[in-house]
Amino acid sequence: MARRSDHSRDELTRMALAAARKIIAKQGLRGLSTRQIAAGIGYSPGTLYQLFEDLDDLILHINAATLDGLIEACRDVDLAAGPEAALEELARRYISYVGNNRGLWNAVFEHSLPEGRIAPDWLRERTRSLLGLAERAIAPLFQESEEAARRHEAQVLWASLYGIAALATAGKLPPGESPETMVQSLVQNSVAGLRSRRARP
Amino acid sequence: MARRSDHSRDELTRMALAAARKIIAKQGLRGLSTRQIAAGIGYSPGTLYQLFEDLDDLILHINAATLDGLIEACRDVDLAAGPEAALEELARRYISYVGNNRGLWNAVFEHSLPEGRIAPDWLRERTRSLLGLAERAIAPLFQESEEAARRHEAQVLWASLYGIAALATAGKLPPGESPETMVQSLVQNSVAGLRSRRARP
DNA sequence: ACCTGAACACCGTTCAAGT
DNA sequence: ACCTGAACACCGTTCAAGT
Repeated sequence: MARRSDHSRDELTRMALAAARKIIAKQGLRGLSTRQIAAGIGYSPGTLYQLFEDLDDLILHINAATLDGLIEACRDVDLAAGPEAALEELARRYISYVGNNRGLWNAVFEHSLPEGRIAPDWLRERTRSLLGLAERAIAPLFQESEEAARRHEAQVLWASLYGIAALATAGKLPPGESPETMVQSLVQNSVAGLRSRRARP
Repeated sequence: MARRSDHSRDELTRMALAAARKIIAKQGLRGLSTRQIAAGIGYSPGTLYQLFEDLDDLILHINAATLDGLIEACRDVDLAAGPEAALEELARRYISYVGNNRGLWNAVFEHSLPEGRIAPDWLRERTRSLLGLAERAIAPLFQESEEAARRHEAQVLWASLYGIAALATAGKLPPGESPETMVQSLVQNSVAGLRSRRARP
């Protein structure tokens, strides 16, 4: 049939992502399908394939935007306020953002590419950027020269935060346990631990 | 058609789970389908529905068995060896088990039930049992009366371990970062942190 | 150039019909 | 009682055909 061009390619892309986000937020990744997205924007499924490689590629774009939102929410944290204060504020915003975007966050860790396919650079870049925040927050605990250790400890902290957030949004935490108090414990234990371990090497 | 009963109900169940495990191990949860499982055991898809409620129920059983394997792998850890030693050994086995069962472990955290449905008690029981191991390992750091705090800190530790393992099996860790060294840092920081924070309340 | 609709090869789940 | 095969309502993806 037809060239409608009621919408530009960019408009179409934004519409498709918005429609997909709505579905994921309401029914999770398992409720998402190209046919539903297409119906949501009033186009045929085929049209999506000239905007995205395939459904995985579309989901990757959604996840990138979700991570961008988190980065945005953490952008103006005072990283120089000292390790405890900076990390606690980062963790607070992390948990708050994730709590306000449960469905979308679930998609971030539930989605996985098929066998041989690896995540594109523009997605890995986002997680590297987030890792950088944690790294700068704990920087005062390290010498200038200890870049590897600083990176490593930031990665541990970030993976731990990720675990707490993932269990929380997936509803896998026992009742009575809140992610807010958990990340607070994590940060306090970690910073106290780093201080005491690094005081006497 | 027919009552074949070449196999008892229990045999059939075991066969179906084994076939499903094989598919998950090779192609992940996204490669799993009732039709493939059925083909794998030489029965029709319909037969699976008299063994399991549906595909979700079958996956839940797979995940329970995966957790059982982890519990088994951790069973003979000397929990009285002191917090650092006990936790490090637990974490080592956790990472080792998960590393040897990547696909199956991925399924544990990638799978999620639809909207209103919650995980059955017999699955939650498994995670409670694992949590109990961590709780006993850190028990020496707490008074008898501080059950809530002990539980809470064990939960934080366990969620952190989960985060590290999840990122590792999903291939989302930067190259050069190994889960083994990460959990070691986690345990050392956490125990040192708990000691120093609880020394002066 | 853009979009569609049909087609292909798959899904999960149900259930009448057969033994 | 147990199992099948067909049916139903869905999938993701491709691509000839139309404007």
